[in-house]
Amino acid sequence: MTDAKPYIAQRPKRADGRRNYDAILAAARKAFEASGAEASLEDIAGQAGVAIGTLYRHFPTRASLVEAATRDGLADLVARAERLAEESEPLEALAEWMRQAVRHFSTFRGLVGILTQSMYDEGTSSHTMCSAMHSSGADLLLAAQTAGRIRPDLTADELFDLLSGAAWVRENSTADRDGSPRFLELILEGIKE
Amino acid sequence: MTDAKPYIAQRPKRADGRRNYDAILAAARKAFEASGAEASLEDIAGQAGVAIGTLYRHFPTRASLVEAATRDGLADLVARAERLAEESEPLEALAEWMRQAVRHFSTFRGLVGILTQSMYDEGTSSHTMCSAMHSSGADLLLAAQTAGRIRPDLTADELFDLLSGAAWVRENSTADRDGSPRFLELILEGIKE
DNA sequence: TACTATGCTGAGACAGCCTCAGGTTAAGGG
DNA sequence: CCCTTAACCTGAGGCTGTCTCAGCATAGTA
Repeated sequence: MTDAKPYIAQRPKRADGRRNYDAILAAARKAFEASGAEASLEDIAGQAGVAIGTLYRHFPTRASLVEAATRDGLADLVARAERLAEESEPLEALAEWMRQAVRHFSTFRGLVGILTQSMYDEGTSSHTMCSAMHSSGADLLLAAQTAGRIRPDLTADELFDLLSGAAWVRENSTADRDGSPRFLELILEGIKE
Repeated sequence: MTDAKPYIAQRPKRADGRRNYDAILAAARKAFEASGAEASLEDIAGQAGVAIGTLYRHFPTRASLVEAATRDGLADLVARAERLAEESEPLEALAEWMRQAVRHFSTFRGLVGILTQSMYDEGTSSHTMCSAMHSSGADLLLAAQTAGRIRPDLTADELFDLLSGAAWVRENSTADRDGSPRFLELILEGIKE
């Protein structure tokens, strides 16, 4: 019984493999930033100086590429949650983390959708990472609730609904609302106790 | 100077034209419901018993088809706003209208995105209808604010950000949250005075 | 040097978008 | 009833993009 890990994009073993893997990832980041998660995979391969088949070898699905390209950001988010939990007062920790999360979720157009998918879909490449982030958020939420600063009936799933909604709006706002998104502040009002 | 109306899908004049126009619209509604706004246009044409060129004759862009297929719903929303304004207390009128709006915006996957687009983009087929709806919402909002029930610093644009965020979450929720979406109720808490 | 697992290539099958040259027909006037 | 014509319809074909796979190349190892 081979442990059937679905399509985890893992760093390849041979030197040329690693080189290409990294080049593809770099090209992908640039392309996603410019054109959103729907950027042409053939373009990305070309930009990385690699044939299309090579791209598919390392990243069998578009989602696996997107996830690999944003994995670091997710990891950051988890680390930041721990730091905030230690350094800040519970409500402010949660609020600040939510701001960071929304910013990351809306790094480029289409990210939230894929993230939301792999949040609920086990067996996607970044489901593990997503779960970790889910826990981080849940911890911060619980702390703030225990401190009596957030309404106790709010669940972690609902929190992530709010975050992804906010991220989607940020992604799709034509206006140049780079600053602190009003959306999130309104939501915070709604969930405070 | 021809009044350059961009691509308004208007009911055609000849009998066969009207027949096909209606058949395409019906097929499109069914397809969108089943597969979201990304449904194959060739399939829709086939389902309507019409060649692909005919579909493009009546609906030069995908957005124009989506918009035509959902125009009635939008009109309903405008009508409902007037009714609610007369029959209900300002806050309840706004809240109920928001629930209806979110429901309509998430009729099928991908609708909010297109609607948001044509809200800000003049010259899209349904921009006029969208503006009307925007006004409806703004009126209800103003009434609720005047009655001192909604925070006075909330703008209509922000209201629509909230609505589209809620709709997106509803679209993309794997869970079967058909009932009153919690999201919206939380938002309402946040914007009440 | 020889072996082999790992990796690379790019042609090609397929699907969906969109256009346009050429053929068809509804509708109105004589 | 026929003519005329604007409105309409058709579907082949060019294009872009996805994804696969048979055959070739090579890094790493003994």
